[in-house]
Formats: sequence, structure tokens, C-alpha cells
Amino acid sequence: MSASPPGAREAALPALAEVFREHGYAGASLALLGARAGLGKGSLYHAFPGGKEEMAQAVLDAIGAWFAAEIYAPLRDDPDPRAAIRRMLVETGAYFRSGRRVCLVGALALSDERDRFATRIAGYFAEWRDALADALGRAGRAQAADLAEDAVLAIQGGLVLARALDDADVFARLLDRLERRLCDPP
Amino acid sequence: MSASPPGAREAALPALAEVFREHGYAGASLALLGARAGLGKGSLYHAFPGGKEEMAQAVLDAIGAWFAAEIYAPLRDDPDPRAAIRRMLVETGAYFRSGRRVCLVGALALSDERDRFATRIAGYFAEWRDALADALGRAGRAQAADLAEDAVLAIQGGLVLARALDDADVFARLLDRLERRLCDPP
DNA sequence: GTCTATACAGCGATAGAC
DNA sequence: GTCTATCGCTGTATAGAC
Repeated sequence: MSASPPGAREAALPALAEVFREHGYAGASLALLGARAGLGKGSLYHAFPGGKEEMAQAVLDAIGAWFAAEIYAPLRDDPDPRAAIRRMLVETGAYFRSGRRVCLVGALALSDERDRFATRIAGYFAEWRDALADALGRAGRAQAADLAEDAVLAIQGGLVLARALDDADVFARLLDRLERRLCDPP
Repeated sequence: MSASPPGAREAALPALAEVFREHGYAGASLALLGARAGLGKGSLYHAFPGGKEEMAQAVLDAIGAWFAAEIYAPLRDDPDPRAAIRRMLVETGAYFRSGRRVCLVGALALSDERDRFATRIAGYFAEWRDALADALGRAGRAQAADLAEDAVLAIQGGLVLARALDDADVFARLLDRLERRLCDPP
């Protein structure tokens, strides 16, 4: 029981997320997670009784909720689908710090922890792809599903290549190309 | 000194590579590496005095050599550049087991071990991109550099998405789209 | 609730028998 | 050359003081 500051758990999530992004699931030690969140191990386990796995699941939920609200919902609901797609590209560039920040979901998908988080990983990408396909369809594009799959995958590849070459311009150029490919009249 | 079978080191590389692919650098324990290679720790350290890092560097060298011979060289030298690009797509599909196999270089790029292997990681992708741009240029395509960057990054993204959705068809569809985008007349 | 202390397992690496 | 035994360390997780 007990009345910890009601949002102690939520308050820690951004710090935890950043540690997972920077070090991966295996490399994110409880010492690092606690230090960055400003909590001792006791407090961490009080907020997340399931330990590291529960922390990661909560982080993935928070990431999914952010994308759902800021990106997927506009793609589905904005009466101007092209504007929603442009918004998606701008928000994506900002969220990933122009390619300097790793996508935790993509990194987990490649790791051997994939199975543990399979549902959330698959949901994140399926939702993104389907919301984008919806917007492209409403914008009158043919083969909206293929185009959406291609764009979602390119964003992940852009993050890989930008980090591999240590060159954030790679990601910026990709977003430019995507804007033309997705928003220019067919 | 001593005359270990001259290729003991080389013979172990494919097994070591597979363990690194499946478990990542951090997750590839010496126990796993030795078991899969059929060697005890003593033999492993005899072949790779630098330990796990030397094993990974040797694996990356072998991967780079394979791609250089099978993919980059034809892209640069084949008198029919479109045929070389088609060959690249076929070989890539086979190498990554139609998307069921992870790209070790891409996974390392996302991990926090990136810096340790930065030179080989960057070289792998830069060579691929430049060789493909060369072939596209010889095929008479405009904006060959952009097109090449986009294709190399899409392959990495395709591997991420195929694994995230646990759906190898994602990767197969991507290779089909790339063939049209790269080989069809402009 | 938050801390420190600790249990216990697994890691990379090394030493030394054979 | 290859093995087993072991070192020193770090990991997650838990117990218990406060």
C-alpha cells in the first residue's frame, strides 16, 4: 500500500527510457537505471516489483502512448491527411533527435530480448504502418499499404545508417525524401 | 608457436558470427561461443588472444570480405550494372535468410558497443552505399547517391521491421520494391 | 518508502595440468 | 593445443534496518 507520490513511477519513466535507449536492455544495469532516475534500488523495486523487465514494459507502454497520441491519432483523424503526414515527419525528426537518438523499439526487435517484448514491439510498428496507410489512402494514394510499410521501415533504417556512419544528415536527408515521396501529388 | 590446423581460426568464424548475430555482442558469452564453435575456452583464447573483442573484430572482417567479394566488387566491375544490382538483391535476400537473420553490423551500430567497432561498421555501410551508387551512375540514373543511400538504409529497416512483426514477407516485399526502384528504366 | 548489506549466479579472463 | 579450475568482478534480486 501506501501513498508514494502518486506519479513516482511515471516520473521515473523518461530517465529509465533513456538508459534503455543508450545501453540496450541487457546493458541497462539496475545501478545505471537507479542513478539516472535518482532512486536507490529499494525505491526502484518498490515502484517496479517486477524488476527490470517491468521497467522496460512500462517504458514501452509510455512510448506507445506518446506515439499513439502525437502521431497515429492525427494520421487517422486529421481531415487533412497530408498535413498529418508532414506532422509525423517533423515529430519523428524531433523525437529521434535528427537521428542521434536510437529507437528503443527497433533496437529491441533486433536483440535477443525480442520475444520477451514481442507484443509491444509488433504493436508499435503495426499501428504506425496502419495509421500511415490510412492517411495515405485518404490522400488518394494508390498502394497506400506498400508505401506506408516502406516509409516506416525506412525510418528505422535511417536510424541504423545515421548511427553507423555517425552522420545525422543521413536521417535528415531521408526525412526530406519521405516528404516528397509521401506528400507530393502522385 | 605451433601448428594448429592452419585454419582453426577461420574455421570457427562462421559459428562465432552466428552467436553474435543471435545474442548480440554483450549476450554472446564465451560459454556460448565456445560451445557453438566446438572449442573450450583454452582453445578459443589460443586462437583469439584478445578475447571476445578480437573474435568480434575477426567476424566483422570476414563479413566485410564476403560482401566485398560477392556484392561490392560486382557492383563496381560488372559491365552490366543492372545485372549486378539484381545480383546484389538476390544475394542479400539469401544472406539474410529472407529477413529471418539479423544483420550483425546493423545491430552493433544500434548497440552501445558501437564505438568499439565504429571503423568497421562505418566502412561496411559506406562501401556498400558507394559501390551501389557507382553501379546506379553507370546505369545512367540521376541522383545515384541519394538512391543508393536510400536502398542501403531500406535493407536495414526491412530487417528491423521483419523481425519486429515476425513476418519475413516484409523483407521479401521490400526486395521486390527495390528491384523496381533500382532496375526499372528511370 | 528508502536505504545498505548481502545472497547467489554468471561473466571475461587467466593459470596450470596434461 | 586443449582442457578444467579458479580468480575477481558485476549482474539481478532480496532482506531487513530505519
